Amino acid sequence: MTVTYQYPRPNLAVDCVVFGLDEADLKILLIQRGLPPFEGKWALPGGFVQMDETLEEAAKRELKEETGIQDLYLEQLYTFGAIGRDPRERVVSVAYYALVNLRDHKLMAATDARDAAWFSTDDLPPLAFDHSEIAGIALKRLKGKVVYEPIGFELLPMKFTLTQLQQMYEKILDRPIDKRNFRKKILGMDLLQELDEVQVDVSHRAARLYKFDEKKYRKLRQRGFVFEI
Amino acid sequence: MTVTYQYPRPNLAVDCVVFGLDEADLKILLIQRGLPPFEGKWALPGGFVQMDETLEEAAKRELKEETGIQDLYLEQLYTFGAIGRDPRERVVSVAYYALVNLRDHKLMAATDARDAAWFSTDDLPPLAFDHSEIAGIALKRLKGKVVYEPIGFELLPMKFTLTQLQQMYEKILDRPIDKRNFRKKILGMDLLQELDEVQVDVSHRAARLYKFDEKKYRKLRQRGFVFEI
DNA sequence: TGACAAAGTGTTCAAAATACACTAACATAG
DNA sequence: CTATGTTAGTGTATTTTGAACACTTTGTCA
Repeated sequence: MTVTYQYPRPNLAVDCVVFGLDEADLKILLIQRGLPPFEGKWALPGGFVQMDETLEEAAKRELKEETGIQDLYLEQLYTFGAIGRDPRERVVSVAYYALVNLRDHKLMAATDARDAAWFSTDDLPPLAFDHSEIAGIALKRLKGKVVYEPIGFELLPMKFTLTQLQQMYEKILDRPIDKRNFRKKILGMDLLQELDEVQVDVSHRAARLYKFDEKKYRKLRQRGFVFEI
Repeated sequence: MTVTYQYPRPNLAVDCVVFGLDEADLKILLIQRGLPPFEGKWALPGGFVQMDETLEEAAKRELKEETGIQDLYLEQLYTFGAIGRDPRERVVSVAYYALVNLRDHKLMAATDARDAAWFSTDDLPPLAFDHSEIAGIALKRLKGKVVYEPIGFELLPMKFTLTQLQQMYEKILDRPIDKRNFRKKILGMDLLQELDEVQVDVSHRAARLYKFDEKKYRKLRQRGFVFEI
């Protein structure tokens, strides 16, 4: 089963930068390559685009195949087309980034990945191809975007405390935020739904739980509201 | 001269949304297609990527071939990969957008374009492929970007008056701006170099000319300065 | 020289961002 | 049962920024 074209074509791939968050750090999901080139090296999950799927579908498929992760917020990042970026042949790769809740998504390495694991964004191993560059650009984009779009909620569990939310922003933006000002601002946006629940199993005063209110968000959006941290 | 691959591949193209500005309007550069599909229809300049050029090089080459325009600020916009976007076969297109000074760049339709012309952004004809969507996204991106990055200067002649600069922002953002506040802000940024020249051939008081000071801009950038209109 | 046309120029008010520290609630250990 | 430790939760004063607003100056041209 081969195909013939009149002119040569680059091969087209997708790569995914998946962000997760735990108590300690902002993390990126990497796979260990099971095949050449760069066999054994860590890389972003990704692979070639098939003819019957969109770019985003390809990204989701590869992610599921290689790491078991599905159901996530995906956004196109940038397309990388440098000529020598793949040593085998010309490959142009459309990169996506995604945010997931680390605890809800258990990893399962599969197919052509030997292993899959989370790495702290400020302690990434050397990556295959130009994936270090891609990861760096994704991180920059995330930092830029999180301040004016409420995307960070994807990183948290459904129910979270204001402190968790604040720490999420602190970890992504890599700067301290004043607790009172943060609460004033975030509650003032009317974007969160206050729940009748508090934390359990903590050895101190339990904090109130909140959840992101999608409906309120959509209403605000329509009115041209600008979310800003 | 044909090539054979083990698996089918999408064809890879680039498209360019080139913005220009005249006294009246913000404009986009279109070409009239000289070949099927959509022969005779207006479309964004663009074409297929060759194996020995990067994506950006391909965009610049096509732009030059089809419109004569060269030496411009180009930035990647988005990659379009919907399955039926080209009726012939699967084509994935990396879109770029560019800003040029309309008066310095004379158009010359060539190769597979029948004609090239500027169209006001709020009066575009129906376009071939999904190019209307691409143009819409580019315009949105330009509006979003121009307020926090000094890219709009590319649309003006090298030497310009503060009124021209203000009108540029008003046309892009599509809202009036207060003259005194605008001047205070833009001069306060220390981004412009005041020239010892004024307008000539105007039938009223001549305005002072300024130019964008690239050096000052780079210094401010390094210090993490955020330009904002 | 008078009328026209755009250039150029400050102040006031309102809103938003920032800096800042203590009390309340709950869990746990002694 | 009480003292200690840990995080939750809360308000005000100050500074900075954004927004509204109108008249005088300079030059051209009839």
